[in-house]
Amino acid sequence: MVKRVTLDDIAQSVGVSKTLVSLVLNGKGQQYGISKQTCDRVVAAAMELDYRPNQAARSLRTGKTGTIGLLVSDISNVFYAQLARIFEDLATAKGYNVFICSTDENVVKERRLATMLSSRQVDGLVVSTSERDAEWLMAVRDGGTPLVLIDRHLGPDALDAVVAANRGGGAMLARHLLEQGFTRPLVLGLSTSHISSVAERIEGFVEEFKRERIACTLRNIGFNTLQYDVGNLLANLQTLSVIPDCLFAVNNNLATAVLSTFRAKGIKNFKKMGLVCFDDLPYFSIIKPTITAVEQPVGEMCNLAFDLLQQQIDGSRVKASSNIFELPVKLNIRESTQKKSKNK
Amino acid sequence: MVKRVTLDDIAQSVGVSKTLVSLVLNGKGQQYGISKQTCDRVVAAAMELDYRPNQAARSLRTGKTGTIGLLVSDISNVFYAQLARIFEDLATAKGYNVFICSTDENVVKERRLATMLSSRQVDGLVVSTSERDAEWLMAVRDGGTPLVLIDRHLGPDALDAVVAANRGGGAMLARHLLEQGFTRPLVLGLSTSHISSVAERIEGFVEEFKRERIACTLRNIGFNTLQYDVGNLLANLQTLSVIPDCLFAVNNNLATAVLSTFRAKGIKNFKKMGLVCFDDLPYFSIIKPTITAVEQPVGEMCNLAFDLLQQQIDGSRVKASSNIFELPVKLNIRESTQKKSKNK
DNA sequence: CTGAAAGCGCTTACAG
DNA sequence: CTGAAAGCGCTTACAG
Repeated sequence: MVKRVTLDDIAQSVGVSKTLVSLVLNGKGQQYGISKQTCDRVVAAAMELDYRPNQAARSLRTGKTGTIGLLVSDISNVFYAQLARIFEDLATAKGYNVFICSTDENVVKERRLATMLSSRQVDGLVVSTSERDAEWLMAVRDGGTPLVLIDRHLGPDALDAVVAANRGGGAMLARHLLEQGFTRPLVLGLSTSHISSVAERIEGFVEEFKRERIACTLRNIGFNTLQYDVGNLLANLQTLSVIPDCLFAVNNNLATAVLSTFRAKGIKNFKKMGLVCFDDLPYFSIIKPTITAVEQPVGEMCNLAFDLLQQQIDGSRVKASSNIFELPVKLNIRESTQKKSKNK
Repeated sequence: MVKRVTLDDIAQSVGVSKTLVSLVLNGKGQQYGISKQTCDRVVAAAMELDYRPNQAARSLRTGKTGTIGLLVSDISNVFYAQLARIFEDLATAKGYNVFICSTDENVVKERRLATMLSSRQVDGLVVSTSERDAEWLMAVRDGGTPLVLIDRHLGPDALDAVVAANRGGGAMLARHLLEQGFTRPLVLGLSTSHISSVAERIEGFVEEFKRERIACTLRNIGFNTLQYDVGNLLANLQTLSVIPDCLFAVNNNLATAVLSTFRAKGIKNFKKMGLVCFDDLPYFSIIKPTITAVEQPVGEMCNLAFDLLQQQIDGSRVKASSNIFELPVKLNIRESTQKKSKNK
């Protein structure tokens, strides 16, 4: 193992104290009135020796690590991969590096990861939580780790949270289906139904149909048996008391499971079935028919979440009346909701 | 800001030295013959006070941080998102947390990120590099940061590298196209043509056609203007000296750009065009026609890369004759390569 | 303008 | 069985 270059090495090579070197390298040369010449020699030596400060030492001293933890349910899910990328760019631009962790919607995993990261002294945590209430995470925050929720909230008086207009988006999809003449919706929800985003998407959707005195059929799909459950459900539609004429997939994975089931069973039987999805994917505008979907404002969500975190970190965050920030979504109307025939 | 619990706090609360507390908490109680009773009291106090060791301090002392850096070109690219997820699971299981960073195939960014991470004293680096040669990265490794390449190598005598059988996969696709009667291939490559994976996929493909005395047309697509370039190219196929009857997309983004161009221009004109892709995506088996693709052994690649890194970390890595490890790929034959009609 | 010294919270010989 | 002490590499009052 090679010995790394330290402040002392530079100090010796230049013939000054390491105090001076530290000051200069941290850009405080001016402020402390260190002569331009000395500064230059120090900087030159640092370059020469390829000095890179030991972050662990610096962190120990300053209490800051320049790291952020991002907890999502699954980094390989397209939505979170996109979110992670945007967040990474924001963070890197400010000199942070980010730990990205997947929780699989599992509170135990989530807590273990949060604990690990807070033990690593991350300067902040952004989490798409699977918790049912805010208690545990509030303790983390109150223990000194700035924390903001993303994509899901835990109530208006708890933690700062940045979410999409889930209820509104659900309603948009419902209204659009109604306008197209669909009257027998089947909602594909998730077994993790306590998660605010999932719950609100469904509520918004169901309420809108209710106004027209139409009741939605709801089926919750297992998070880990998604493809299997969806396949089963779609194969047995005739057993439902109301045979649906359209489907609402509550997230992108569900829509993909639906489409791949359609594919496997021969798409013809489903020609007339409307389909909408909460989450937009690149391939939704490639496939035939193209899929009507709600697009989330991922960029804006990341921006705001990062802002809030920054504010918590530097202590400038002022309490607002509500700390849930809801950002508008966009409805992308495509072919999957064009009614082919007026079937009673 | 809340004061965090330290070893000293525990020591005082139990009435022993912090040496003892440290020993016990690190599971060396037995080894140092500390009485069971004392151990229990220490552990109880640690629980009670919710003690979490300050990693920065520990790292400073031990030189280990328990962190790994993963550099890929873009975490929002499905292939890397998947790779990152698998790698994360392996790392987390061993108590590591991983920094995931995107380089955008940009060497400058890549070097900046690698420098940041090595300054954070990561225990190791796994990188899907955009470098043209191994020099710079070898310096990093020789500077004390264990490092293994993934997905791309930099020559057989340089750095440990785990890659897919890119040349072999390219050849498989070519052979399959030939068997299906395609004779005028257009290869969609990338402007980053120095990258080993891209180069080898194309070489393997081209060589196979060459055996049949067929020359491939090759066009390199800009990494940042992908959709635009592909659109342009496909709109002007008639200007090529040989009008192609099949396309080879060298990675998944290219294939998606092709499909979305087909879609935009009305897929009918392209009905007879064969299409193959290096990289498989979930939607390839949903879309119509389904897409023939080569599937990479992501799981195995991650496993091996992690293993090699671990070996470098604990110093047990022995030099092999070559340090490029090539893992077999799988050809998934689907509808996009079924010739509809024998056109001359 | 510059340096000696303390201290961040750990781990680990060393001494008893 | 247990504790005092050194030291990892920084930053930052403090003193001159």
